[in-house]
Amino acid sequence: MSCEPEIARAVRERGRRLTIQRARILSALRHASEHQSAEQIMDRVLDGDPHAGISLSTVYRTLETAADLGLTSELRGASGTAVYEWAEPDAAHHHVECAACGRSAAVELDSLRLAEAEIRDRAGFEADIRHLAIPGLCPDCRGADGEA
Amino acid sequence: MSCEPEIARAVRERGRRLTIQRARILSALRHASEHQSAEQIMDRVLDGDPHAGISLSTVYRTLETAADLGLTSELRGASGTAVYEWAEPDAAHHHVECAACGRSAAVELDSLRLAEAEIRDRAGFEADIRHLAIPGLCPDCRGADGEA
DNA sequence: GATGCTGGTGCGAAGTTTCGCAGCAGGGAA
DNA sequence: TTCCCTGCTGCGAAACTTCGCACCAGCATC
Repeated sequence: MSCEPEIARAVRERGRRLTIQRARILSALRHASEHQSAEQIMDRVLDGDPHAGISLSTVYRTLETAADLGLTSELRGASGTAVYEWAEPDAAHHHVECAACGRSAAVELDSLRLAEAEIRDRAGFEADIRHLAIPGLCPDCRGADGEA
Repeated sequence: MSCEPEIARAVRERGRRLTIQRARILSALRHASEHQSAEQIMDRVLDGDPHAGISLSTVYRTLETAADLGLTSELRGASGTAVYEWAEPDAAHHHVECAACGRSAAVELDSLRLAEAEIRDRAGFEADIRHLAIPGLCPDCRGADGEA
């Protein structure tokens, strides 16, 4: 592996350096089927190459950089634990996360696009709701809660 | 002090015990003019009574309990640091927080009420957006960013 | 291919929040 | 008023994330 020309280009185009660590971390996240925590990403990298010297700090920093470049999204839920996913530019969506069981779902929400405009009007802030995991109760946990 | 009958009633009404620590923590938060971090709340309690034995764990647990009871709100911003505020039932509002300078603003957002309904329809989740600090850029930081 | 600038990395420590466990104390029952 | 049950607390440790610093390596230039 090592390459993923698309990743290499995206990183270099913005004047950032392509290091072996960045290539591995971004590649691991890109091929993950769902969002990953920093630790899961490190495990994936080590899975591919047990001798890859990668530190957790680097994973966090790389993901932050990649989010700046628009390659990935960081999601922070009510639990405070961050998860990351590869950003498909054409698949913009929002995330809902169950406060009880932790399960999450991706939803496309028109009202949140309105909300961003409303926030701009009323507070002057340029909000970005996509990077937010909205807390809630999933149907299962809601049922269990209601019965109790 | 020690009392705050309203707090005492609210806690006991729900079958929870009113301890001296709870009374002090909730009273401190109630009289704060803006939202407070766990540590700030502990400082306030110690300010009122330097001999009050209060641990940070207790502050966190009390605030979580109080949020369950609807007495307080927990707000978690993109920074991951939680802040707490006394919940005025008639002043429901949302929070926007600047990712650059940390400044936050309270806004009343109709579209987020719609969003809660939309989430219920599309994902079956019972969402609660009020406990979320929405990340964004405040007018000042947006200007500074744009000029750079 | 060699060189140099500077951005990136690893390590360790610090800050914030949560968790487990043993003992304490609120408040209902006797 | 006393007793008892169990919810609550304090302490210490762990989990997650960020930060500072010294060293390394990407890549532009020669």
